[in-house]
Amino acid sequence: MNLQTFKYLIALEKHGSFRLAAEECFVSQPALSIQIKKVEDELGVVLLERSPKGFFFTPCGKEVVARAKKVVQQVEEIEALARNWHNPYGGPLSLGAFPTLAPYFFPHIIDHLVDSYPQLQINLIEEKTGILVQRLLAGDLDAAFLALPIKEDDLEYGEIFTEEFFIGVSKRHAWAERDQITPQELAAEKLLLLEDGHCLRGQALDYCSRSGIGEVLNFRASSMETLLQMISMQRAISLVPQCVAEKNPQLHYVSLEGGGPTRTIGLYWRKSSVRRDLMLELVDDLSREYGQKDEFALHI
Amino acid sequence: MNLQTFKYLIALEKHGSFRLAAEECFVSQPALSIQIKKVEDELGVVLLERSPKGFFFTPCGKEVVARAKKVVQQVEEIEALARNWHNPYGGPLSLGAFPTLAPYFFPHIIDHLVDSYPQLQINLIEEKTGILVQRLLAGDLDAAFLALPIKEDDLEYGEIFTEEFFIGVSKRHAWAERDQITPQELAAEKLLLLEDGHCLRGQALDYCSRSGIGEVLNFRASSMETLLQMISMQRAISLVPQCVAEKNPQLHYVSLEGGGPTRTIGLYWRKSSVRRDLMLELVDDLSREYGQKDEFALHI
DNA sequence: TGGATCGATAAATTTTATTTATGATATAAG
DNA sequence: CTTATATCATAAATAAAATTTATCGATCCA
Repeated sequence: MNLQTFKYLIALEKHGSFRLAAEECFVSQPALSIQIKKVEDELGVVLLERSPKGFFFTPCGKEVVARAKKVVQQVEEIEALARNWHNPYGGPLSLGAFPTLAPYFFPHIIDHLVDSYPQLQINLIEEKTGILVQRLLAGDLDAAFLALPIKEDDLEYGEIFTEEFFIGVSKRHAWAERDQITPQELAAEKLLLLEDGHCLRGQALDYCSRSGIGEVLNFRASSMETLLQMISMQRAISLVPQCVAEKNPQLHYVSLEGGGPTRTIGLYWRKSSVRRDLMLELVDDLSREYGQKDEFALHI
Repeated sequence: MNLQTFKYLIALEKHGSFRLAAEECFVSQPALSIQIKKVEDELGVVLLERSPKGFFFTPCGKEVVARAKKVVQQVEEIEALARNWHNPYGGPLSLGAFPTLAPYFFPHIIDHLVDSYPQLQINLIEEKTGILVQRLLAGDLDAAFLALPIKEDDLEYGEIFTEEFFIGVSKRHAWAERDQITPQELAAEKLLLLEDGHCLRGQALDYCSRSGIGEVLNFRASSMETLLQMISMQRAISLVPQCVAEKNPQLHYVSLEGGGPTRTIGLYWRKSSVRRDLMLELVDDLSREYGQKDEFALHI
């Protein structure tokens, strides 16, 4: 069974002539004759009734041609599909980001993305870092915005931006009039952190342990929103990343003298990704747009 | 594009392994690898994302496989279809007969046919001889019961039976008590014949001209039923074939001394017909059942 | 009846697919 | 840490298939 033979059969029905059909298929007449005979042998059925004066299709032949047409059409659809996908700047693109970044960063980049790559169908996925890495490695995601560092040999990444953490407090808090506090002042407080699994928690804990700051032990926020609510109600203070702070002006943010902790966001993708070139370009674009440096750092 | 490659792709998706997929397809692993790569080149699309640790399908690859499955399935349906048709004693069989035979002969043979060839889907067509020959030559009919002779080089036939014509008269007719009349007696009468296009008309005319019998000139019956009605109403007498007579006992039939005219019915088919063998068998069967001779006459 | 056209056939050729053998890389067991 | 054994990719050799060229026999039309 052979798609080319199907095309021969279809052309034969169309023209009612071996010679013309062969012409349409850009082959010699014997090539077509032989292949038709071959498919008849293979199917064990006579598709054409031949006589010295001409030929016509048997009922079985007619049915086979009708079905062959459908098959050829579907194959052509596959080819068309592939042509669409051929454009690396087209087709579906699944992008992930972790929960303390996604709602604050995605809104910025989608405008940029749809402007720059209008043929992309962008799919944004918000998951905790662990899940994102998993899905990335499984080929389920094309790329993900993750906080450095991620140790996966199969992934490579480009840095997009680095942002500072501020101390978020209620506007009625004692520090509401302050621009800056010292690490020593902060060390006297206890911070509310996110629950396990959030990468931000890890980053905050790192800073805390280095600075001797404690965590509120009997409660952990399940989301950034919860955490901000708690701060707002003066039930807590916490470390808040800059992009989150920018979106929540109802709170007051105090910076740490000598610079607070930071997080660096990178775009990660599989080294083997089909989208690799697009990703490199994307890192270039986004780091220029959102990064602090003129030069962007690739880790490939 | 190649159906075999589609099968490779499908097996690859099924097993997630080149080696196992190749095994299922009964080919070597490189054969499969190469063909997959080839189809990727051809489509201009990467279907698998390969890495040293393994591979998975790209979104495009998944879509292609899904469609390839449908295509392969449809091709398998074509193969199954052909297998069904492979049986020469199965599938649709279109049989024709002319109007002065069909209603009187078809009822007899359909029982015989469905018993002997239960897998056939029999289609009976009643048309005047000219149309039947036309449709036969066009491949639109598989075979037709026609009165000899038919002069068509592309057709061959077997004789089924020969029947006599009787003179049909009303039971109130002067001849109603007679079994036999002489041609001389008949020559004094005028016969009602069928309209042009009926082969029976030609046969009757042949006999009439040879026997000096005249035709009713101002009226011709449009069908056998009309003719029988006219006889019944004592408005006419006519030549009636035996099989018609048997079905219409309300009339009286007089035979001609020395034997009346006859018609021989043959089964005709194209020399090139796919059903040729079946037709030969059918002639054998039917001529034994309905013919007068032990030997049946083939004209092939 | 001769010339043109049609499809079938045969042999030669080209193209394509496949196998065998081998290499590079990663994983698992000792 | 090393060896053994997977994995898939690659290369060259081989086998298989489709195609072309050339030709034939038959029909058709003038």
